[in-house]
Amino acid sequence: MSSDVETRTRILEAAVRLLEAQRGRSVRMGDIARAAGLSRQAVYLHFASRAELLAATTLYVDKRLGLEQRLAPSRAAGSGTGRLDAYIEFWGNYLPEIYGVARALLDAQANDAAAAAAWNERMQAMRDGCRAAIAALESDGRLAKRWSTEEATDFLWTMLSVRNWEQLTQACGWSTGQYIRRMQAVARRTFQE
Amino acid sequence: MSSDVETRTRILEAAVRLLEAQRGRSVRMGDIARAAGLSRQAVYLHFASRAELLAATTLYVDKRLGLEQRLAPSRAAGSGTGRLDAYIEFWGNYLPEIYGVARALLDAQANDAAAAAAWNERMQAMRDGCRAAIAALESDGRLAKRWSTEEATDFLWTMLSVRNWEQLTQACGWSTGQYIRRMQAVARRTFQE
DNA sequence: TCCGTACTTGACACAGTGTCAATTGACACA
DNA sequence: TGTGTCAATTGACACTGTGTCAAGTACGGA
Repeated sequence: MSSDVETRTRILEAAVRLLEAQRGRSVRMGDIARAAGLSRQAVYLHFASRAELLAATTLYVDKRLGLEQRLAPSRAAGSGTGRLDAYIEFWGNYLPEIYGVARALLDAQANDAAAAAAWNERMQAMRDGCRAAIAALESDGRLAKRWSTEEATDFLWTMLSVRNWEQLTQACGWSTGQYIRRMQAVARRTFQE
Repeated sequence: MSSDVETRTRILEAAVRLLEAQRGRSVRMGDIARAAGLSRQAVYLHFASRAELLAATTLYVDKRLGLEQRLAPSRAAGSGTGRLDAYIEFWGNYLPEIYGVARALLDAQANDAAAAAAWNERMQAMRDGCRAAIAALESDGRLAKRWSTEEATDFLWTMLSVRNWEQLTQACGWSTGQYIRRMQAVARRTFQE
């Protein structure tokens, strides 16, 4: 019975390994099965579909990397500005570690409605983090008047999207540090007054 | 012999019509063929692959919508700030008109390397527009010192991506006018000194 | 009348996902 | 010793959509 859980974990480990190695591209169900030392059909005994496996993999990665602890500094920040900075720093450091898995789920969206739904759910959670940072700035009275909370959240959320991170770090060659510092600078200049 | 060209155009028209109607989603080669009053195989007589058809469709749309004329105001702007504003205004008004086609090419990227290449080419052209606006700002001596031309181009280009436009207008509900005004405001505040 | 061109029809290969049925091997319980 | 159950295996198959191939048709021009 616990072998049930162990096998599931084995599949998730294999999925993470392959997805990170291939940056999320062209990893098939059969590849993951083979890497986990199972038949392809056995994977379907644990996950109903590729979308479900990918979604479970993102959750597994979040747990393994300690998402909650990593969010602590941002949540604990004393000021709105500090919270915004800490959130961007967290995000800029976190993204490279989940990129392969995120990329796979992102690619699956085009064909697979379930994958799109799973991705949206994750991004809504990330949006909540953005909103919290903006709300902290506002309660300090430092959110620039031109922005409402929702609109500022919209913009910050969009600016911090995985696609944008990908474009800046992969296509434009920004380092993690450059990404973080520049995003922090733009966010401060954009939202803060 | 000119029927050759006419048929090609007929296919492109059908592709545009379907892609705009369905916002780029689930439009197959057979659908386009049927809409053009042809067999699926006839389409392959004019376009070697789906990626090639989609790429040709984007060029066709650019021509039909008068891309060059639309870019004129930005190119003619007297100041760097004016050029930046005009470019963002052009882009914000242009995107809704090409969204369906762009979306299809975007989705095709996941599976199709040729589609990815075609998309990248289009985006590099758009990047040149961003660079020109930044360069104009710089030659006015008004590009904020923290930014180099390339890095400012990177960021403006990313900020104006189709995905970002999609997220802000579709997911967040921003109107075209809101998109343009806010992007202009952020761009000015971010790059200008 | 013959030729070339544009197009049609229908069949097929190929990937990858997801489904189904029959079977095996291990372990537990009685 | 037999029975039930559970995880997993093997192999076959349906489905979708792209792209290929071959044979045939319809039409217009020299």
